Amino acid sequence: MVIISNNTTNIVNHNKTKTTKGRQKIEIKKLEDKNCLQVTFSKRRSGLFNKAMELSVLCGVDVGIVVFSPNGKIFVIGHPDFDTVLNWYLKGESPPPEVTANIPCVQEHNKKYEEAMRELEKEKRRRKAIEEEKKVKRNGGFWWDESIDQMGLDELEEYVKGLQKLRSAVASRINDMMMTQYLLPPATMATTTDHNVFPNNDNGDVVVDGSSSSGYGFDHFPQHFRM
Amino acid sequence: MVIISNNTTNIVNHNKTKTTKGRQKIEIKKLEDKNCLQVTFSKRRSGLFNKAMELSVLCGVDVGIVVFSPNGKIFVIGHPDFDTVLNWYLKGESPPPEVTANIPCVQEHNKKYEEAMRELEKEKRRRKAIEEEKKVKRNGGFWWDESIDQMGLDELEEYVKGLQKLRSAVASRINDMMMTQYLLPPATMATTTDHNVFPNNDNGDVVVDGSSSSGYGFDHFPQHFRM
DNA sequence: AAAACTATATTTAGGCA
DNA sequence: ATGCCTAAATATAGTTT
Repeated sequence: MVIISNNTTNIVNHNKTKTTKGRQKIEIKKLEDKNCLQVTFSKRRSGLFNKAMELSVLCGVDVGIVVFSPNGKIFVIGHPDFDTVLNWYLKGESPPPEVTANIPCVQEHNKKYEEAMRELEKEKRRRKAIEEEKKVKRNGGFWWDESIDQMGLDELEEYVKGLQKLRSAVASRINDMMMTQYLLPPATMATTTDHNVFPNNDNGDVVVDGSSSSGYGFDHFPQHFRM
Repeated sequence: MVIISNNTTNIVNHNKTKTTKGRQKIEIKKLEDKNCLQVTFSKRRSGLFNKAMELSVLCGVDVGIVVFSPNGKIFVIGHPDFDTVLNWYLKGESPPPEVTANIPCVQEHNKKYEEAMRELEKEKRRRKAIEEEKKVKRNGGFWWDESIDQMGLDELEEYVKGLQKLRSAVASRINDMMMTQYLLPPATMATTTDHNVFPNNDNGDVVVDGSSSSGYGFDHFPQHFRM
C-alpha cells in the first residue's frame, strides 16, 4: 500500500500505480524538443546560479557566470557582482585580500612565495600583451587619434580591435608596476589598497543579475525575466 | 541484515550499524575549518563546472565561469571558451546564430519581433554609453593621445578608466549601426556574419580551462592544477 | 510558459586510504 | 590534496494544473 501525500489531502493508492514516472535519466546531448529545451534551460540555469552562490558563501570566494540563453538573452551573476569579478580577471589580479592578512610576520614568508608563483603565472600573459602593444604601435603610430563619429562599421570594428589590445597592454603594465612595488622592501611599498581600477558597475541594465548583491536569495530568483 | 559491497569484498553487517554517516546537511555559511573549506571548494567547483558544461550541451548555449580560489588562483571554464564568451559579453552582443536560421520565411515574423525586443533592451545600455562617451570627450578632448610608457601608476589607472568608457561607447555604437542595418529592407542588409570582432583567445595561460575546448570531458577535470 | 509535485538521478558531507 | 565509499540531501525530468 502506497500512501501519497498531496500537500492538502492524503491519497491512498491501493494499486502500486505510480502517479508520475519521476526523474528520468537523460543523455547529455542537445535537446531536440524546443519546448523541453526552454524549460530545462530555466531550471538548470537556476540550479547553476544557486550552486555558484553556495560555493561563494561556503568558501568565501568570488565567482562570475555569464550565460547566453537560447533566445539570445544574457544572464549574469556574480559575487560581489559580475562586472567586478570580470575586471579582476581582465586585470589579471586577485580580489583584494581580506584584512585577515594583517597577522604581522608569521605568514610573511608563505605570502611572498605565493606572490612569486602568481607572478610567474602572469609572466606569459604579460609578455604576450607587451608584444601585442608593440605590434599595435608599429602599425602606424597613433591610430586612435580620431573621433569615432566619422567612422563606418568596418573602421569601427578595426578600432575596437585596437582598443582591446591596448587595454590589455595597459592592464598588463599596471600589473607589472604593482608587482615591482610589492617586491621592494616593505617600507617603500605604495599604498595601493584600492584594486578596483575599472569602475564599471553598470550591470543592472545588461539583463539580469540574479541575487548578486541582494544578499544571496538562494531560494528564489527574480522571476520578472523572460527569455 | 545489511549487505555492504566494498568493491573487492562483501562485508555482511549483522547489526544495523551504518558504516558512514552519509551526507550531512550543512548550513550555507562560510566554512570555518580551513581544511574542510579547501576540500569543499575543490568538490563543488568541479560540480559547478560540470553543471555548466551540461547546461551548455543540453541547451546549446554559451557559458563562461570564473572563480577565484581561496588561495588566489583563478579557475575559468567556458563554451566555446571563456575569453570568447567574455568578449561577446563585453561587446554586448549575442553569439553568432546557428545556420539553422536559414529556414526561409516561416519564423521571419517571430524573428523580427524578438529582434525588436532585444533592441529595446539594449537601448538603455546604449544611451548610457553614449552619455559616457560625451562626458569623456568634454573632459579635455583627446586625452588618450599619449604614449603609456611615460605614465606613472596613477596616470595609468586613469587612462584605463578612460579606455574602458571609450570601449563601451564604441561597442555600443557598433550595435547601433548593426541594428539600423538589420531593420532596413532585407535587400540592403550588410553581410556582417562575422561577429567575432575581439580575437583574443589566449586563455590557455591564465590558469586552467577545464575541458573548455577539449570535447567536454564531464567525468574528469584536469588534475594537474594545484590551488 | 511558469508553479507544483512526485519519483528518481545526481551530488556531496564525512570518512578513509 | 585527490580518489573512493556510503548514505543522505538535493536537483530535476516528466507530468499536471
